[in-house]
Amino acid sequence: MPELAEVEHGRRMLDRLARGKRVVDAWCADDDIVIEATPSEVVGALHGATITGAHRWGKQLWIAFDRPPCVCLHFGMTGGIRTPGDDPLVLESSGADVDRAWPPRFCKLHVTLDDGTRFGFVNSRRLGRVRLRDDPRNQPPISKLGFDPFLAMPGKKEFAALVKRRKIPIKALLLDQKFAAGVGNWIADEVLYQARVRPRRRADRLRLVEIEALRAALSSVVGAAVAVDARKDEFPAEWLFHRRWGKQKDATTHDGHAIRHDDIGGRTTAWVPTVQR
DNA sequence: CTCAGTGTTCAGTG
DNA sequence: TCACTGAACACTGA
Repeated sequence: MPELAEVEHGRRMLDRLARGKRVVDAWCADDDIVIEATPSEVVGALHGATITGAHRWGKQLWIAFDRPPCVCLHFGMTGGIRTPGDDPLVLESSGADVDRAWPPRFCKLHVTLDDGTRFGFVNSRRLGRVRLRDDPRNQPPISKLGFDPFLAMPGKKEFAALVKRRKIPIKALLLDQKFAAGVGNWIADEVLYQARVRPRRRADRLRLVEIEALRAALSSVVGAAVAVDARKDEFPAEWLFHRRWGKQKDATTHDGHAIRHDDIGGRTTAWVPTVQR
């Protein structure tokens, strides 16, 4: 469930449990989810290194040590950081039984720290990635990303300029990681709904008030989701988020407006024609 | 059995 | 360069 807020939650967990500690044991799956490096190189980067912090830009998360390289993680469509006995928030299993086995299913990376703390990176559908980078911020893929709406929201003028120069549907622009890093399908739909903007509107044809509404909604949606550590049941009850799934014919918003599902920019878009103009 | 999916990337077309 | 499409990746849950 990895969009910006879920990845930020993973970052905070990692930073809290690992900063200042030394890696005494590391294991990496022999799996091509690890690209541009071998599992033994990943283990080598981890073993014996002291973690100085966990960082994030968009959906990219990386662990920095007292020596290079950093271990960079991307969750793909599924996955996240797990600890033994945790409540798997950022997790694939949605069955009745919470899976507390350790190491967890689909564990791709497992680390033990010098105080006995353990954590794992899980990724069931294997669309995630593990990479090694000496300077993650200034190397691809992170260097190619746009602004992070939680860490570095542009000012009104700059935001408007970024929107005005693109001719694609605003929904597609919100999903473009070179525009706003960390926005995924549900954040994009929620922002458009709250800003009352129709998802197919061309970015360059939006009025200034609409662009400013989008900027405000992007900021507040991301901020609110991060503030509750991406726990969906704590998102405000009036959010479209709670009602967008399943493509139920006759699905409605909290106040009774019909929700429609269209394919825009190759992704399913949930939107509300009577609200979004 | 089929298919959509909270993501990314690349090839190909215009 | 830009815009857009489709495919590929891999696997779960509905």
